[in-house]
Amino acid sequence: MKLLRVYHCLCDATRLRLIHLLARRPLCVCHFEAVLRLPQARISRHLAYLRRHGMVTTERRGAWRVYSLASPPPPALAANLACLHDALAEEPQLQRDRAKLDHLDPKMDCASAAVPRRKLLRLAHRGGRSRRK
Amino acid sequence: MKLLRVYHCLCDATRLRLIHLLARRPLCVCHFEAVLRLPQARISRHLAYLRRHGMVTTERRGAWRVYSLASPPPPALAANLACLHDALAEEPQLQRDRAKLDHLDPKMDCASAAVPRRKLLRLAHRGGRSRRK
DNA sequence: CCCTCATATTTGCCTTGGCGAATACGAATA
DNA sequence: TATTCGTATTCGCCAAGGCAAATATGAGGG
Repeated sequence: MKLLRVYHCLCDATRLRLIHLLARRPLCVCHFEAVLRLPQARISRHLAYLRRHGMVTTERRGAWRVYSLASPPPPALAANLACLHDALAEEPQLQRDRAKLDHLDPKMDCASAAVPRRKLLRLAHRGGRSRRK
Repeated sequence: MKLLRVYHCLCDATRLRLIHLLARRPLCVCHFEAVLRLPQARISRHLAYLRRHGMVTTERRGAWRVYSLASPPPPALAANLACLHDALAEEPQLQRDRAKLDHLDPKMDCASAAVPRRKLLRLAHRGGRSRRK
């Protein structure tokens, strides 16, 4: 049952947050790091999981790797995302993620033609508040 | 995140089938056995899991134990069931389960006031075809 | 070429949860 | 009360998958 794959992908907090963000626009790992404030290895691992299970695709853009929801998205995933719009919208954690994403420095748009330079990327990390103790 | 619990409950084939059937009406273990043709221990174990996670409730009725979707159902579950109606309807496995449930001997309705007797219950097992090799 | 940056993967460890087989238990019957 | 039926739980085993820490890789800049 393909549904099961989708549920497996959705049933981890990190992956749910990743997918939720990807539903807005394609992103690269540094975006996720900036928004989720999680260790890079963890983000990569879960993105790999999602890729293995056909939920997302990836594309090189210079040194960066841009992730997008698979197209066409697995129907079961599309259904979930569309239908769960309300439920997702209500999760405080996801709300915060969304807000943070929207306030990322606009220069830091690795989906655009202009591949950002290292120094621009730093903006993202200075943009948030300093590391939590 | 409460969503995660729901996804954990949905991401196993047996549990998905159980929930899918419960969405139609309350049922007891012997119903599930008749419809799903799975070992009783497995069914009980997964129902216990669903109970632990607040998706279903149970009530004694004589020797039987009738399971229902929790009321009120966890909002995230309700949203999933409502929204996934189409996706669920398309799963062949679930379609078959549904058909089988609808063709169970009507005397075998342990949600009704008349608690069925053992001999009536046997009907259910004769109703299906014989065990697969 | 060497270095650095962004990202991926490997390693070792631990928890969750899947399974069947066997067993326990409570209610109803005999 | 002894048995049977419906159901629940326990046991031992095993695979998936979570994590952090360390390391590998591949692209660009100097």
